[in-house]
Amino acid sequence: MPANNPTLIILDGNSILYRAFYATYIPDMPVLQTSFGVPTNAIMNLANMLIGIITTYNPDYMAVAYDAGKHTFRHDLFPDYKGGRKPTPPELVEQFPISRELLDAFGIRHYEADNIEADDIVASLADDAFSQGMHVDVFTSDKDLLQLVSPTVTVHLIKKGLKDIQDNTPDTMLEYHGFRADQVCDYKAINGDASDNLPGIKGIGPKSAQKLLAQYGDLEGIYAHLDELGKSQREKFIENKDSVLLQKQITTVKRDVEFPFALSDCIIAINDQKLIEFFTKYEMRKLAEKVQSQFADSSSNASMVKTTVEWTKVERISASLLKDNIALSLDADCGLYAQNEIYGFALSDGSTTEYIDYSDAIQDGSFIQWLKADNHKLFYDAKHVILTLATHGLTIDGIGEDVMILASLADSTCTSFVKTSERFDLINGKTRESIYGKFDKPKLHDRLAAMEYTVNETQDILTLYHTCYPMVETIECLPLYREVEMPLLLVLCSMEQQGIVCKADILAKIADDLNMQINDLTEKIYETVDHPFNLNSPKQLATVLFDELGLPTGKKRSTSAEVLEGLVGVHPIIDYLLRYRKIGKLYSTYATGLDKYIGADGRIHTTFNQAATQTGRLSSSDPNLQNISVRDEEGRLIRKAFLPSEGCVLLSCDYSQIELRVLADRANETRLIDAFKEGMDIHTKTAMDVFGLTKDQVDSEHRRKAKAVNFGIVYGISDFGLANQLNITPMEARSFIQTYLTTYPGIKDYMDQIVKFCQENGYVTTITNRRREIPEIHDKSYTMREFGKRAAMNAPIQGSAADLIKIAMLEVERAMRKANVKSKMILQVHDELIFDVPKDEVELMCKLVEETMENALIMKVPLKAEVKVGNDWYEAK
DNA sequence: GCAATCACG
DNA sequence: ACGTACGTGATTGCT
Repeated sequence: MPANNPTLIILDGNSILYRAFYATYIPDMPVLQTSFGVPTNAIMNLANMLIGIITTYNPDYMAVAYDAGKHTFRHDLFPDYKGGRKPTPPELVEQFPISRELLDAFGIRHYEADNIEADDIVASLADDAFSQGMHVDVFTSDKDLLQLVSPTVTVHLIKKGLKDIQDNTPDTMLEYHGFRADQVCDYKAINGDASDNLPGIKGIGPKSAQKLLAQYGDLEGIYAHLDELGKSQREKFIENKDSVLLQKQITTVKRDVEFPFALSDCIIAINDQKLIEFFTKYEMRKLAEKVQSQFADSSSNASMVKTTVEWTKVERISASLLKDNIALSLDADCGLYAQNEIYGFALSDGSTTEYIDYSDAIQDGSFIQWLKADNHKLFYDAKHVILTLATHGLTIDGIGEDVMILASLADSTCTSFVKTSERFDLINGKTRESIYGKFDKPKLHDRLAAMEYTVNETQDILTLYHTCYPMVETIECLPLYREVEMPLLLVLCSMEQQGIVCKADILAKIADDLNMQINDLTEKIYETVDHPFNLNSPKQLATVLFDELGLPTGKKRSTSAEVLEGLVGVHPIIDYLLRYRKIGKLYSTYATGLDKYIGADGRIHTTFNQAATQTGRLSSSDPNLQNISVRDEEGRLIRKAFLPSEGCVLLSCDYSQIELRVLADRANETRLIDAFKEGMDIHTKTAMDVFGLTKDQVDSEHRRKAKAVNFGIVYGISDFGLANQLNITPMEARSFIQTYLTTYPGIKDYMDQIVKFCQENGYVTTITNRRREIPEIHDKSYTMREFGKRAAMNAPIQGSAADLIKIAMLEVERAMRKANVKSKMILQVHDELIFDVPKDEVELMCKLVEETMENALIMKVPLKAEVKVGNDWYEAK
């Protein structure tokens, strides 16, 4: 794009508003509307899109074209033009005039004229702009407008969801569409267009059309060389000549529309005031605030909408705030354990909000006492507060509520602060990290921004408390919250605090060894292809493999291990690459990656996130200690760096087949329950039942297949997925699944019933009544709905297993306290707990942990837990 | 910031 | 006609 030329952006108003509407439209569900019932979902999406376009492209001029009137010259030429279209939903019709109002508020010119289509307006504007030396960016979802693509006109095609935008320039047309911009009309004439009710030529498909156009240029070229075509094609072209030429004429845009304004009148002049008024009128508070931050201009002063929190900076916290139900926020870094500075505290009861510097706070005796007291305080992420204070020698009690957890129970899609903020319209919209930085990417500390963030957070805590607590109560999750999640929070605190010993020198040794292998492999690969390239770039690798070496590629040019494994033996480079990937991963993520997290105490203190998953599982980060290599021997060596404390051993205890046991219980499937009761190997049992074999006839291959089927069932099976996993045809996979479901009718009933429940209610639940929202189940797209079904089948299983181990953690912790042991629980890996155990407690702990885990919950199947002990994590697994 | 890849359950 | 196994987090390259 020539940098100095002015830019004009043209929007195809009708087509974009349709997309904006359907982006958040679910059949049979009400769309977003104001409290007076005015539908606004399309307006909201359009506004966000406009803001995105303006900030991204920073155009000089902008205009929007609308269709007006029903009858155009195209109907004269072709009476059935656009026939058969579904009527526009009334909720969308209502939003058309509002969209013009929005444009007026933005100060963006829009135009429509009787009996002229938006396409023709766009084309004529683009031509005018060209003659004035402007660059043009067209936004539309109508492929017809691709005919405008030229060196100075880029056409941005908006796909579904508004986020997926394809930028079309002369260079990309062939790649994306298989024809040039000047061939758009010819192509459409041959191929037809269902939405415009244009038939095309029956029997000539996209591929033939592309081929013919590539060879002969355009329709006229094809008709000049009819004798070179095959008999049947030739006949079709002769028979349809009039119709095809007519369709080309219809598709070709007119470029001679005249406008009652000059292009210079389309200059962008955003009026903040008007925009804020508009967003306020239609109850879009978030957008009103966004205007302030993004387009803030000094002249207009619109403080009317911005939700500013009234607060005071104090040297002593007022006595009136040192009571129950106070939101407490920490102004502190959010980096690694024991490395966070505390700058201050904010407290609020909803009407009074105070901020106190850390240095003043520790002098404020009554405040410190209030911190320690067993009162009822409100937090967002209490664990972070507790641990940060603890590393500064401050104790805190009265952990009344954690609204982060409340929000995640109220709506399982709240798996991050940003998502929670969007869901509940909070004041803070950014993460703590965006203010304080991460430990390896520190930010200059912005004292004011941090104070404001902290103060805002107290308000957000109160908001979440008042909205989410009643929600959690309504959906009957209070017992889960009170009896599981809140006590677990304290257990996780102790686990993080304890940490696990990790030896830097062992990691360094492994890193050295891996590094040598990486250098070796890199050299060999460069030799093989005769030139160096960036091995870590999948894009460059794809060029080498599929273009230079000419290796066969599937549909996508993926270089994933899955694809590479299919090419083993085809070329020697494949083995090197697979090995390079494996070693590279171990080197960067584990051998060198973990070293950064070893603290001054020689330990790694991970963070367990209690509200990061949709199913109720924990997650682990900074670093993630739930995905340390174990599946192959080489990777497993990393675990030799993880050691017990002095005089201790590591004890690991994992549930056997926990998800399949949960499935058997939930589905009440007798044959599976019996198999577990008899202590059978469940995959062997499945192989016997599905393949009709006796125990002795089952070989390792049968068992492998049965195991894959069992996994598939837990994941919400599809024939395609299983086929992919087992390298068999979907037909064979389908027959496996059918046999399985016939063999275990309880499973089939359960799966049918859970999907039906989800379709009727939009969510599913676990054994503790934990809820997972699955909005995808009502999505317009088939793929999304199918995903929703699989999630509906999986979530109760994965989620109940997660509930179970959480309960087990509480029980084990209680039992340990009762036995008065020095042992510590230090890690959880979904179905496994890991302990640091003094040598003289090993015997006791083996029994205690195993028994407590097996008895954590009474189910229709027995639970089995297996203990292992070792002098490092490698041995204890 | 997002996609691709790969580590775990 | 289409495209699919579930749930996470870290690293790297690229725009």
